Amino acid sequence: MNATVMSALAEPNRLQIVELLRESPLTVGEIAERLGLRQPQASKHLRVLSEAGIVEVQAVANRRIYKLRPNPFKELDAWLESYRRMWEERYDRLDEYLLEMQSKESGKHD
Amino acid sequence: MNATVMSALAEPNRLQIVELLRESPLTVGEIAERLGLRQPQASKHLRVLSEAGIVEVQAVANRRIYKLRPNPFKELDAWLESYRRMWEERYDRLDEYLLEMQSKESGKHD
DNA sequence: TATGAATATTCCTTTACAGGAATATTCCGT
DNA sequence: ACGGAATATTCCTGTAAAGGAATATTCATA
Repeated sequence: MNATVMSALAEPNRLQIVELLRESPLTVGEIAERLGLRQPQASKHLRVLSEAGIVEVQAVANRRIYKLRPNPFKELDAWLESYRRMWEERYDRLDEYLLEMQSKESGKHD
Repeated sequence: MNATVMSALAEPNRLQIVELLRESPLTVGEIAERLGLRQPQASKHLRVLSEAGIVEVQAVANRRIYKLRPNPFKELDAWLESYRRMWEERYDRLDEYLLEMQSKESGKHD
């Protein structure tokens, strides 16, 4: 998994922007308005999201329409795949680990 | 989605810790060793992960065994669900949005 | 071409956070 | 009870990043 994507989503306003864009593509002004942000901050956050590949722009005259890109979400999903067995199996390997540790332990003073 | 979880995973070392714990529960010392971290930094990162609910501890004598908790991952998966149609449908609603904007536009000088 | 709307960028300040070093704490074995 | 191992905590410092305010840029239209 990419820490850059996580980092971009770690900021609450940016996370909200993403959740907003889930509904529909939006203009900078609309995003700022709906989230109660000032326009420059909205632009800055969108820049970060854009550089993380989470969002892409389409210029229409004066305005910039931002929309989500599927890739990071696909990747996140793929990443989660390796964790899925964690809750699908009830087996968490802790007992296994403890036994293993114990056996190393028993050979320590020889 | 919880920004705290994202924030915890945004730090590269912490992300690596999580990926390490995916294999098996581990001791602080083992984590530090495998990732080339100093013990205090490992402890601090584990604290953050713990407060985010990503990880839980089990004390065994001197040692603390850390393991992943399924919940945050379940939640992440559930959160992703709302984005899944984004790449499952090829339809991104941008054209829709443009038409909508255009119709608002046409009624602007009256 | 001058004007205003939409957006991006810059500069500044404040704050959060990561790493380093040192120290405190807890536990086992002797 | 003492010494050492494993872990947690504290203090300090540097740095990155977020918000505010101001300004630059770009575009459509009169």
